[in-house]
Amino acid sequence: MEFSSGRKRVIDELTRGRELIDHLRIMLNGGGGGALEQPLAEGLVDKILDTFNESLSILSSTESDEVSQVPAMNFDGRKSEGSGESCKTSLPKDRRGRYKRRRTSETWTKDTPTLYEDGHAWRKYGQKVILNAQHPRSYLRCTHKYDQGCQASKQVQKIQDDPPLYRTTYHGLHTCKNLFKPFQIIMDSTARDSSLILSFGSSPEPVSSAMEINRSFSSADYFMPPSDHLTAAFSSGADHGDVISSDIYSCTASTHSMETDMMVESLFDSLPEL
DNA sequence: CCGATTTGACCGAA
DNA sequence: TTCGGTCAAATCGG
Repeated sequence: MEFSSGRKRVIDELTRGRELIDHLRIMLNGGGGGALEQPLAEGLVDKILDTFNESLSILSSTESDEVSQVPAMNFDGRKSEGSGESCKTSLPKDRRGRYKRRRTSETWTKDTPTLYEDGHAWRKYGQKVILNAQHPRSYLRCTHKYDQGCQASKQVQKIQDDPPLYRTTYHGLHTCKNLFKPFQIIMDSTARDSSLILSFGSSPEPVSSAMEINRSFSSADYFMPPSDHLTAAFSSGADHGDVISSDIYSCTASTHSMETDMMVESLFDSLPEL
């Protein structure tokens, strides 16, 4: 994101927050409010929190490539159960202003022939039919969104049938500490010499979600300067740099995740002698 | 009981 | 208005 546009957005958000606070003050000072205005006030508080969260998010993504340490405040579905009085009509609750569209955060995608096990615990929160697509898209967020404020989420969609192909789109980085399944390095004795299998989790079919790696890659291939595009290529071929496209795993270095870190660490730990 | 999933309604950007 | 992302009540299941 351009710095100037990020700055403008922060100013806009903060300005809006200030106006909302003014509203709230008038509402609270004006007296007479009482139960009637309570839900309205709560809506305002939510909106104010949202503007500040957005600002912090913009600032942290503008000033540094590192993930924001600012945990987004939960807008968990707290309901304003007033005392007694509640309309029991099936009228839906007013959710306006309860959530914002996805923040502009970095995303990266991965296509795999099977559902991709990335070692994290996910919780599905929605599924949508997508126009001109034959398969629905699933929406998942990190299980630890609320207990650890982890903002990571992903979408999964089957994008091809015959050789099945699933596309996983990640948003945000894991700030949680819980890795659901450990990575495994498997020596594959049947493979061409000098290749290893890096497998995720202990799923019944580890190989299908595995990436093959070749020890001929040097560490320089993995440790790129921040904000450069990082392409970690894992070739199963014998030739140096003979990369098979389906074996390429890539993401932007600035968003490179714990998965990537662990992948790289595990990789070099497991290579006997380079 | 409690956390995960399903599913239709709701929200907001385009 | 349409469409895709999110919410949350109902439901599932260990």
